[in-house]
Amino acid sequence: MTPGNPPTRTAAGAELEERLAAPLGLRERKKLKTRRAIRAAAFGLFSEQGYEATTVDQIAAAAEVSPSTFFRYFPTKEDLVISDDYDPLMEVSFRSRPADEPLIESVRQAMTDPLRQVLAAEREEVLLRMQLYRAVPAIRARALAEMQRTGEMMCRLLAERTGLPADGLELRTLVAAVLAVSSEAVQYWAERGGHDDLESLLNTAFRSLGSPGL
Amino acid sequence: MTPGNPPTRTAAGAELEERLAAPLGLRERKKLKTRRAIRAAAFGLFSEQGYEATTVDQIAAAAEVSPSTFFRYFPTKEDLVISDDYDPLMEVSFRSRPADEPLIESVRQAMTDPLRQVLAAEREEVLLRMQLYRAVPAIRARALAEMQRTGEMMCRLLAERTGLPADGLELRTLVAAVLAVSSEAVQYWAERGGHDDLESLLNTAFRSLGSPGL
DNA sequence: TAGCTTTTGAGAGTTACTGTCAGAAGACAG
DNA sequence: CTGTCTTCTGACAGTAACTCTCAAAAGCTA
Repeated sequence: MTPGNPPTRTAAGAELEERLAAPLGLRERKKLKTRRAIRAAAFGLFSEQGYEATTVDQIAAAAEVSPSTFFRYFPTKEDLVISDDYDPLMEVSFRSRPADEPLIESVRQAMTDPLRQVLAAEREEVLLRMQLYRAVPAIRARALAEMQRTGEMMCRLLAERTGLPADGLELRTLVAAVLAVSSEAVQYWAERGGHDDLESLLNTAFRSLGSPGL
Repeated sequence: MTPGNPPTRTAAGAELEERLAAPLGLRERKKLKTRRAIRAAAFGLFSEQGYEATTVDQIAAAAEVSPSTFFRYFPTKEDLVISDDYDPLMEVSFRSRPADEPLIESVRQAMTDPLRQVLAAEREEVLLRMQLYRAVPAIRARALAEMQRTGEMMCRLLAERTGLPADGLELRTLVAAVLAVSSEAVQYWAERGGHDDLESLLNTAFRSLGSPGL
């Protein structure tokens, strides 16, 4: 069994948890510590030498673990950067929405809501991650693939609520569009150093979707 | 200099050309032949054993070239599958649109137009490719990244026409959404074996974007 | 403390990909 | 059609991201 379980837990999830869950066995605490050490070492090296120029061996050495241990904590080098913790948050957020709200609004809120939370807690880290996202093709590709998974989950949720098929064209279209638009807004925000108000950027983004002026 | 040049030419482009350009030096014809041989061998092995289970060495052996030669023709294994020939076609198509047409309509046509052409000419190959796209994460990731590049190009074109900044949130949003929606429709089409009418699927897709019923 | 489970490091192997180099093969001039 | 010049090719050696196996170390439980 890999570390990081149970049931399914990824990087940022573990770290959030770490702050709350004090009474944990020594083993668990050590794992958390190791995970953090690897992460920290990696990001340090990345910002010094760049992502591609940094080898896993170097990261392992800097974190004072063996290369094998690295792969026990992160299945791939990319996984260091990618975090996929929004999904459960989004699900909760979506389910808390009134059932008679316009679907597109629910989706939008379900996506932006957790974003706000995460951003409030880990602004700097998110910015750094987005920077890597922009600079490193492998990471961009990987993140896009993750986004697709998120989309599938959202489709399932919408299907539950509407009765429409989750793999039908209508829902998929809707979700794909909302996802694309939000992601574009977040990227834009990150590109400009996170100085703008993300909230209003999101508004602008969604508005220009419907805007017939264009 | 890599094969496949000049100026910039990718897989499907070379193959289309091959049918037309008869008077080509022996060298060029040989290159084309080699390229096709590698492709064919690869797709054959892929459908027998799957993508990941097929090594580059196997492909090279089956195509009767050395592994080094493989990489001279295709920079990565993924490049065998990905084709990026739509971009120039889309650019032409977009420029041929009347300048006073609603922007979103121009974009939409610029994207669906070349699609029709390619589909008419190479339906089976497109289907096969989409199948790999769905099944192989690495390919999906790669294709998504390519799509992003396409988006950047579209933004530049739109910027030219509207005077808006190409990296502004408005254009990026618009393009991202249209791209996401079309891609979703094409995937849907491919998933169902290409039996549906792609044209009307695209209509449905774009309609459910604006549909307030959802 | 003794015994069980989990975590760890060492090491060997696979695969995608890069770079170099010498020789083979098409192009081209005289 | 011969010699030269350019391009293409295969052999080879290397790197880096993974994967697997196994025995030792460390935490847990009684």
